[in-house]
Amino acid sequence: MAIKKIEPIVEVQPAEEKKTTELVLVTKKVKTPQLLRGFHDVLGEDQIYWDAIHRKVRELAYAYSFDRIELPILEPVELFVRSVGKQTDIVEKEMFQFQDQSGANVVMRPEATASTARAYIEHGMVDRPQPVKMFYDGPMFRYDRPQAGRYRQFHQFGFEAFGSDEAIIDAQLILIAERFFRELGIPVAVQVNSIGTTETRAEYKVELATYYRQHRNVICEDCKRRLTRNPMRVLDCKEDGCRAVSVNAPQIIDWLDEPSKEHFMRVLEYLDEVEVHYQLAPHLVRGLDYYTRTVFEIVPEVADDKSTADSSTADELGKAGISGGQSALGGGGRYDGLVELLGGRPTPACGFAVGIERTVSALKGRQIKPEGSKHRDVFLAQLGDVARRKGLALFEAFRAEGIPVAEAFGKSALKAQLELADKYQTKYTLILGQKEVLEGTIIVRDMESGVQETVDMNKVIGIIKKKLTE
RNA sequence: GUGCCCAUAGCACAAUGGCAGUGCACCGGGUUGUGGUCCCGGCUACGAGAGUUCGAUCCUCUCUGGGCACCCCA
Repeated sequence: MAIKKIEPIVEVQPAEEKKTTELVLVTKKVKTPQLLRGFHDVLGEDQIYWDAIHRKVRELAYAYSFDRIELPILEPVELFVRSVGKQTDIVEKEMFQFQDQSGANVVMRPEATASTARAYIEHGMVDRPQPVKMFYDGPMFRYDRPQAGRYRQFHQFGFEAFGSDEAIIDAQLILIAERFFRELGIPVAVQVNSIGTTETRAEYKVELATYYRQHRNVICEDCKRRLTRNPMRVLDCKEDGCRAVSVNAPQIIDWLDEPSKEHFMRVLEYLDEVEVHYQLAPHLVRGLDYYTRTVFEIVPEVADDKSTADSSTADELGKAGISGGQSALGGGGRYDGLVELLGGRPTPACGFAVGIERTVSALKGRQIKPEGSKHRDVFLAQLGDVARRKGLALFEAFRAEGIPVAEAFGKSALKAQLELADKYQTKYTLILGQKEVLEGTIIVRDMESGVQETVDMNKVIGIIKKKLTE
């Protein structure tokens, strides 16, 4: 932590304590600059979760042949206005937007699909074997009101495939997303829907709004507002009145054009083939303008023991589960019009993104603790200046041999070093003291049995190597 | 952006209109060089500012931050 107080220079004498009270008041407070709203640090103890996620991402990318693409955080405003959509919340009010020194209008990316499409066009990837498959991973920025699982800077990774309109691409992407969570140990449900083309969707919305207006007196206040802005949200409402009305509401499926309908059926068939369980979600509509046809969302599978309604630790558990709004762990879909929208040759594409913070939260909520990196097999303890110097070199020698060794060169008491060795759950602690240095030996302590042996310093690496492979 | 709830040490909690405690963590000690248990000691806090009051951590207001709902999304 930063220094909060500066001690007064003059020490207070006990005898004249009262007289010098004012001196104490002189004490200055330095304000520590704090985290910006909605921003957060990810500390060491959380890295095991992040590492596990990144490992899985790379593993899947390799398995399914997606190449990593590193994209800039700053992009021209136009990119998102044209792709995500001018009317969307993201563009309307959530972008970190400013002018740079040259006066250019730039934004900190709120998502990365548009950037991927931009890169696809800009680097002439049309001339590569299609589909071009890429994945990204990094921070995104949205000026939103923070909540659990919702930050202004958050992290996403995403998989995108350009250049194929085959339904099997959609299915495989859904499969990858689902596998990601399942293999991390998070039970998830896949919700899929097809929203057809922009035109058919618009027609459907009108039809839906008309339907609900006929039942205006039954639906809740919130939903009345939703009617004008986003009628598809009403389908999602939990109020009894609204639910009753929604039962007979028109279904988007019936409004799809033939090719879209056929495409959707095929996606589902492929999913059946690989036994990815999905739920049809007629109300599912993704917020970004560029989506067409297939859309899907990954949500945590709700554990159905209602008894576990403990409000005290509901923090983590609640985040992982029930609440509707922020519960989506990831989502995606097809965006056949995006590349053309950005000025490229018409190119069908499909992809998804996953929220890393939400995934971490789901892991914690499920009490899943990935393998920690804190464990070391060997600890090197040193006593005294000479031993410390020798120890430094010995540590390097071990590292050169590829044997991870923990140390505490910053400490001098042996007791404190052994305590640390214990925290590292080491199998062996090497103790190097004054005496050992003079003799050219070192003590090897078996941490479990407490048995110690003194060995030749020059042979210790070989001895430890042998012990570890036993 | 709207409404509501919250704010005590690194973390988790407690109490109080006038002494702010506990647990974990951290640092040190229990004889000079031996851990996982135990014992002792130490460190660290009332988010910021203004007001009411003889006096405020506690009451009021503003700000900042967190959380929930709406909105929307990851």
